[in-house]
Amino acid sequence: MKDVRVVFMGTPDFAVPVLQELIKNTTVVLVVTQPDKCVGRKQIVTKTPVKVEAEKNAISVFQPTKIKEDYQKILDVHPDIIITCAYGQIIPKSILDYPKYGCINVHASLLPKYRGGAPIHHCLINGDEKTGITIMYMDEAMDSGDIIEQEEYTITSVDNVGTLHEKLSLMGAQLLIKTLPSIIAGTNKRIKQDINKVTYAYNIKREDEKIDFQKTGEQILNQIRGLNPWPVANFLLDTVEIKVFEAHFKEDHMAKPYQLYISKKEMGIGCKDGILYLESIKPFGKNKMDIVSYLNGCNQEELKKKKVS
RNA sequence: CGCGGGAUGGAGCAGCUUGGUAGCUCGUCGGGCUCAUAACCCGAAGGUCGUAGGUUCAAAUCCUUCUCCCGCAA
Repeated sequence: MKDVRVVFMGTPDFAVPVLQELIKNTTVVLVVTQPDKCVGRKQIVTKTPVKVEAEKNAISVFQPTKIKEDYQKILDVHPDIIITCAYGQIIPKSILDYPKYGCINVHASLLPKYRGGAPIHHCLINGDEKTGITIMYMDEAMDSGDIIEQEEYTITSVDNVGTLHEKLSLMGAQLLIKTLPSIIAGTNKRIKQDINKVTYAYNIKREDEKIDFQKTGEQILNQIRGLNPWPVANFLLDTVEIKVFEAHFKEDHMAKPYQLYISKKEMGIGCKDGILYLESIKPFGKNKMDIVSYLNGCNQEELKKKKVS
């Protein structure tokens, strides 16, 4: 496949393994990624992970602000195929129509479930048993093109956003390389998405991070898992935001939602069907710590007076 | 100069307003109690209070500099 001219479009860490595999197996002539942004407290201009990887391999990088209007440079390198993975902008039809082998996307869900930007978070929040990778043709709407190949992944009890992100990222890269020869040969499958089964995984919003202790323990644990290690579920203790990385649950039908249960070594909060015991938290302005450390630094009597919201 | 929080024995914190012997909850080590213990009791080690200056008889504490960590907003 070394004679195939590839344009790769992607932005975050998730897309990096895909780019690496393409570099190994094909000829990547151009990498398209989002513009460098000012990031962090000091507003330092930061390159996207994909750009860093491209520069490491001396591949030219193109960073249009609006690809809808600024795409001639992509056509100029005459790509045979365009591969995208978490690029972050809708790609115009003029590009989609250009390459002879088409435009292929790597998506981190089993489409048509979870079209959109945060499929990994949503499958965990919803407590799904499995997710996976879809290799697909692109069309003009988001994640709506025909499916070429899928691979399932069974979610384990230790998975969170971090582990799943890593595993699916590698799986996506492998599956793409495995599928690519059939796409070039024109022998690949092409399955339309079942419109009745389409669901969407919108990007996580600030309000999605807030824990609702009226929910069941299972729902809350899924939420914590589905937001760990980023952007992390949280609640307010009086006026201080506490982020929750890990917790466990004990069923208890006498428990009252939002009630604090404090002991020397445990801190629990009531929810619909039991008590959620915090294990690993990060209070505002502090570092991440285990719950015993947190309790060591607290005055127990004062802590018991505080309100959860 | 986007807004804000923080740096004190190995961990988490208090003390700073109103300068004057380094404190709390744990952990560690030693001893005791106990059939036994992660429980309880007794004892010990461990900190130039982030850096560099300044004020003062005296600075964790007041003033200034710098560094690093963290959350928000982008």
